[in-house]
Amino acid sequence: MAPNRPTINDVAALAGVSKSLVSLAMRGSERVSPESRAAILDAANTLGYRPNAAARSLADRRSHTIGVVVQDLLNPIYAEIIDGLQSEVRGHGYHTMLVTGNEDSVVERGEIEKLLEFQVEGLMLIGHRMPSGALDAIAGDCPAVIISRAERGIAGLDSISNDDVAGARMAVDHLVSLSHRSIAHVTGGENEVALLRRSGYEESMAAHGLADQIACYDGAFTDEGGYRGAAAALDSGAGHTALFVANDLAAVGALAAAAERGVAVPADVSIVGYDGMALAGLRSLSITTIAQPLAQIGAEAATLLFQRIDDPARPPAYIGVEPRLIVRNSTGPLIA
Amino acid sequence: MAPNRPTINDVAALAGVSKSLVSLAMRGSERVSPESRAAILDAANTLGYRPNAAARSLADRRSHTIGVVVQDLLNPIYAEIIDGLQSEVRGHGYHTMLVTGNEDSVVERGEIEKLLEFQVEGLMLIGHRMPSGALDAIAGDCPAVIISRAERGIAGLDSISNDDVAGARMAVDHLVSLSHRSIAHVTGGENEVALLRRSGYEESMAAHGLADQIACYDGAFTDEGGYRGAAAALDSGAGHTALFVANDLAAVGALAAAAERGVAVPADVSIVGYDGMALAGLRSLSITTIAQPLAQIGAEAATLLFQRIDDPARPPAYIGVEPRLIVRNSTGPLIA
DNA sequence: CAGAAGTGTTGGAACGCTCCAACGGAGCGT
DNA sequence: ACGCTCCGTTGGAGCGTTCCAACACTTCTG
Repeated sequence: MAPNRPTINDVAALAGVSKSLVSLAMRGSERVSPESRAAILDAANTLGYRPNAAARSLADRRSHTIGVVVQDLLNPIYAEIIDGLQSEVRGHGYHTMLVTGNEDSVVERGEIEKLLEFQVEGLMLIGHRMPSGALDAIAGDCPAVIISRAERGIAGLDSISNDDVAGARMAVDHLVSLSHRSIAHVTGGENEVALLRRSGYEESMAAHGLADQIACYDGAFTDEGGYRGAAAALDSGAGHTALFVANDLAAVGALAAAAERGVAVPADVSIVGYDGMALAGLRSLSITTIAQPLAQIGAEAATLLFQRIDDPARPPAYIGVEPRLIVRNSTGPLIA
Repeated sequence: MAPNRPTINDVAALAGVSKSLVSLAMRGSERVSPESRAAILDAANTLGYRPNAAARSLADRRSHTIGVVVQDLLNPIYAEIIDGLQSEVRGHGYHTMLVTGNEDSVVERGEIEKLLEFQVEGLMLIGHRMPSGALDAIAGDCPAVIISRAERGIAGLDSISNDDVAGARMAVDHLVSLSHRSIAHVTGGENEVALLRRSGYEESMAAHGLADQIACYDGAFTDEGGYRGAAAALDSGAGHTALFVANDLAAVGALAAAAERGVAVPADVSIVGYDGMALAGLRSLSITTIAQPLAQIGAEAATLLFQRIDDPARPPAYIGVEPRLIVRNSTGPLIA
C-alpha cells in the first residue's frame, strides 16, 4: 500500500535521534530520557511505524513464538484445549502460530517443518499422528510437549494427558453406584486412548466383582461409531442396563440408537460418555460424562513448555490430570 | 539444543560451493548443475540444515504468510470455515498464522497488530468485532478480507458471507410448503447477522400473505438463547406450529424447550435452524437447517484475498454465497 | 577465429533490527 | 582543578538470507 513501510531509520530521522535510541525506546527501556521518548513515540505514531518482527527475530535470535499443531480443528475438545493454551502463552509474552495436521501425518510433518523454519521456540502437538521416531527427532531440535497422549521417556519431550484409565473406572463406579450390573462398553476403536479407556472399564468391572458382565462392542470416536456400537449392544439380547461409551460424540450416537429402538434414557438404559465437550451439556443431550479439564490441560501444557524452554536439559516430565464425573440426565438408578 | 543451528554458510563450506549457490539449490533453481545440487543437498542433509524463515522474509521482503483472526475457536462454524481456508492457502504456497480474538476487541486489535509486525501478506477476519473505522485503517495497511459479514465499500477490503436474508426466506418457504402458517421467529439478538435473518423472515412471511402471523421472540445465538426464545413462543398461547430459530445452536435449545413441555417435534411443532454446523446433523438432533457452505466460504475467501494481493488497487469486492436448505427430522407437514 | 551467447558460479550489498563498545557531558568528591 | 562515575546517546557490526552484477568457461555463429 504505502510505497514503503517506514523503518526504524525513518523514525530516527524524524525524531532527530539515532536508530539505536529508537530501538531502545520502542522496547520501553528505562535509559531513554523522557524528551527523547516522547519525540520518538511521536514520530513513530505519525509515520505509522511498526517494528518488523522478522528483522527483530533475526537480530536477537528469538522468535517469541511457539508453534501449535492440532490434528483436527473440528474436534471441539481440541478447540477447548487451544483456548486454554492461548491465554497462557499470551501471558508469557509469546505469540502462537497454529497449524492443522489435517489428520495426515505427511502434511503434519511438513507443517512442523515450517514451524521450525520460523524458529519457533517451542512446539505443542495436540493429538499428533507422528511415529515416535519422528517425535524423537523433533524433540532434539526444539522443546516440545505432547498433549493428550502420554509419551514418556523421550529426551526433551514432555507430555500431558488426562488419566483415561482412572476416568473409565469413574464411569463404571458411577453406574455401579446406581445399582447397574450389566454394564456394556462401546469402544473407541484401536487407538491408544480408546484402549486405555477400555482397560479402565475392564479393571473396574473386575474390581466390582462384575468380571462376568464385561461386554465390549466395537465403536469409534464418532457419532456413527457410537450409534453402531450401541445398536449392537441394545440388540444383543444381553439385557444391558447401562452403556459406557468411549467418548461424548459417540455417546450422542448411542442416544440416537436408543431413541430409534424406543429405549428410554435413562429409564431403560443409562449412558455415560467421555471428554466433557461443551456440546454434551446442551439441554437436548444432557449426557453424563467423564470430563477432562480441557482448558487446564492447555494451560498446564504451556507451563510445561516454558519450563523446558528455560531448562532444555531437564528430564522428560509427564503430567496426568484427573478427569471428573459430571452427572447429567443420561444416567439414573436401575429400576428393578 | 545443537550449539548453533547450521546456516547456509555451513552448508556452503561443507559442499565446497558459495552460499549463493546453496541458496539457489535450496529453492530448486534450474541453473544449478546436477553435481553441485547433489553435493549441496547432501551437505544440507548431514548438517540438518533448515532455512531461517525470518532471514528469508527479511531478505526478499515477503513473509509467505497470511494471518487469520477468528473471534472464537469454540464456535464450530468458524472451525469449519478455517478448515476450508487452510487447504486453499496451503495450495497457494502460503502459510497460515491463526490467532483468536477471544471475543474482546482490544485483544483482537493487539493480535492483528502482531500479525502485521510479522509482515503477513494478507489478513482474514472471521466474525470480527472491530468498529469499521479500525477496519479502514487495517485495510490501508494490508490486503484483507472479512468473512461472514458483508462489509461493502471500504477501500482495499473484500468480504464474503452467505446471504442471510435469502436463507431466512428459504426457511420460511420450506415451512409454508409444509402448510404451516403460524410461524414464529426466535431471534439471534441485536447483531448484524441476526437482524438480517430476522428481516428475511419478515419479508418472506409478508410475501406469503402471512404478515399478520409475524411473531418474534427474543433469543440469542446460543443454546440458552434458543431455549429462552422457544419457551416464550411455546408458552405464548399463540398456537405456533413452527419455529424458525436464528441459528443451529439456538435450535438445539429450542428442541429442549419443546421436549420439556411435552411438545413433539415435528408432530406438534416444526423447527428450522441456521448455519449447517455438523453437529446439527447428528442423529439425536437431526435439525432441519439452512446450511452455509462453510468450507466453500473459507476457500473463496482465500481466493478473494489472493486476488487482492495480486492487485491491491482493485475495487472492493463482495461475494454472497447461497445457503441451502437441508431437510431433516425436525420439520414435518402441519397436521390439521 | 573473433565475437556473441549461454552456463554455472561467485562475492558483496541489502533487508530492518539488536547488541555492544565507546562517546561526551554532567555531577560528584577530593 | 582533577579524575570518576553515571547517564543518555551513538555508530558500526552482525543476524541468515536473497538479489544482482560480474565472473570464467564452454559452445555456438558467421
